[in-house]
Amino acid sequence: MNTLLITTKDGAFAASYSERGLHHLDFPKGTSRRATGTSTSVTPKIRGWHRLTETAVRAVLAGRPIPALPPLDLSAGTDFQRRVWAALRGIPAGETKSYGEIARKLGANGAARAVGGACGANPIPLLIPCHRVLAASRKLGGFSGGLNWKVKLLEREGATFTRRGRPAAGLNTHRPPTVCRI
DNA sequence: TCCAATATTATGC
DNA sequence: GCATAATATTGGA
Repeated sequence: MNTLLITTKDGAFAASYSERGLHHLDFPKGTSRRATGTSTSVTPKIRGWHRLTETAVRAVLAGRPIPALPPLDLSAGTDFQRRVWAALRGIPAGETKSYGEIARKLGANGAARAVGGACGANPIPLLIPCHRVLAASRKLGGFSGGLNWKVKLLEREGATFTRRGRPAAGLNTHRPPTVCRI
């Protein structure tokens, strides 16, 4: 398992790779501690995957669609969780769905709460856009990495959602997305 | 096998 | 709005 860092304005994300693909992606920790990866065995294959991951992460942070993904190693998840994650990848940038909608789409009607659990178990946030899943009537649910991330990402994508019972936020009223390419 | 815990949702107050 | 019951899945006792 190799762990490589992706340094952005929002912090350093840690991407871990198995032999089968991207295994998990971590939000920036408090201090940018050195990722203890076996730096000796970073094969060209993994470096290629990391290039794709880096581009994808920067795209999501900028509120843009993901151009390409590396292969994902989702062997850690159950069948149900993998199905949820596959459904999440079908949500385009700027759009949101509710936990209940995801459940119905999978044929598991009423499994909204289970879908929430699967989102919480998502090993690859951002690239598997669990932040685009809201509770019913577009209220914010929760988020593993902290709700601040969820709000920030949704605002950058221009998605509409109700924030803490306040009027809808997210429309590009105050901040037209400063297109930050690499 | 059972029990408790969820990033939920619908209903009643 | 807030409390409460109902629901599916998961992980541990």
